[in-house]
Amino acid sequence: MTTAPAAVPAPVPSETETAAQRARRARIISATLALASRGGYEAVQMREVAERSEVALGTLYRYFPSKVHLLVSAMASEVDQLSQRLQKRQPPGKTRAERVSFVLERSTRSLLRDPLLTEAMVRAMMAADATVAAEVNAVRQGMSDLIVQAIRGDDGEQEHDVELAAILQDVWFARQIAWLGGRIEAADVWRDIHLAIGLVLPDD
Amino acid sequence: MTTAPAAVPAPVPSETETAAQRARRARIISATLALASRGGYEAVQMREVAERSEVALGTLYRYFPSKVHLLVSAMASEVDQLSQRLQKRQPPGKTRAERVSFVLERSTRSLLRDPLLTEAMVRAMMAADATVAAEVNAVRQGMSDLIVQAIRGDDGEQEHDVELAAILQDVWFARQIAWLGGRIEAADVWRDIHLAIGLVLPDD
DNA sequence: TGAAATACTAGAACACGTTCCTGTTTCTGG
DNA sequence: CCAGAAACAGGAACGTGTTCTAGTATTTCA
Repeated sequence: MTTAPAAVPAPVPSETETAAQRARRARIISATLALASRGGYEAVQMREVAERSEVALGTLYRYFPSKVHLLVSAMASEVDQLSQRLQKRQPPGKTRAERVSFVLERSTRSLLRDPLLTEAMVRAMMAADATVAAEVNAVRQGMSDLIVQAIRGDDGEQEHDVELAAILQDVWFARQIAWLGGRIEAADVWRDIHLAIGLVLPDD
Repeated sequence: MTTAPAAVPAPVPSETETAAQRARRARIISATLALASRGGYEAVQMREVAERSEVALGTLYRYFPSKVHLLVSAMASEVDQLSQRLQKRQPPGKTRAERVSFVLERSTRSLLRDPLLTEAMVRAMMAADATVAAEVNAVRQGMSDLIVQAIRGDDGEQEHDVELAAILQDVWFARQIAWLGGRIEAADVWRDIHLAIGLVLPDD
């Protein structure tokens, strides 16, 4: 607990970022994803990330003030991509439950395909403290948008749609944690989520 | 990764435990709760726990093979107490939602009263890997029993009661995580859980 | 353009979870 | 009661996240 130094760090990607800085940030995220994909949370070692992205350790910490920030940011970028792919068209299905199942099934499958990467990112999400709130919210907002869109279908806003999406997202994360914790099998993740969708979104 | 030593450790409280060993285990848990209550997860330092419980560091690790094991075990013992207090009589309320609200409100309030202790325990629950599955399941089982009992009321088994309890427990944990992560206020924890109860357990 | 501010590199240093080692005490079976 | 086994004490040592320092390169702006 020393007094704060004069210099203000640049934790957030600002719009006044030089090309070299954008490139560094991209290299860092890329190295992080590669390491996580190969060995999960523990394989993402800050020294190794710095070395692979050809950046000094101190610089890595200037861009991402902790390992958790780094991994949550990586997840945000992944959810962003997933979201862009899925939001191109309305999810198919006649009922809310069918549409949400479609979206969450695709999301779940996409994550479980790279279990170690998912382990690293989800673990970071759960370990996040208040200093990472912004990054965590970005991830949750991305997921929430997907689910809310599926709940609404073509009918527009519905009562409690945002709250229902939050519940489903909570279950979605919790089931992944249970899987990471070795308490359920990968196959059960989807079964449990599907079951929750049916219970939370009964057909009218 | 060395070959395993011949001696079998004693991770689980066996029934052939000497009185001195039971006392050591109790001292360790007690020191853990005290430290966590004062300073949260990071204040529970293994050297400090060992010192306060008058046990060598190696011995601490013989009883609890990691910090996460230690904290999850502490939570199991707390949930046990909570459960015994709450299960004395049927929770009041005419509807499922009312009874579950009663139980979860008491549980939530009981936890939020000691925020740092809760932070330590919940964080450990989320950080648990497969080696802690047994301890984590003990905690979840205790909570699940409470909720299922509340859903059933005097009417006995109901369709999907266990699955509904699991969903509510997922939301319950997730909302606490959100609070720990500085994304929602303490007051919102209960509001969100209450909202989820209403949505998941509609009056018949 | 030149000087101050900022960003970056390289690497040492620190903190805490975890492991390991050595010697002593306590328990258990005969 | 005795010998071997298991448990414990005390403490050194290691790994990885994080911080800090000193020196160099780059950017900013008057």
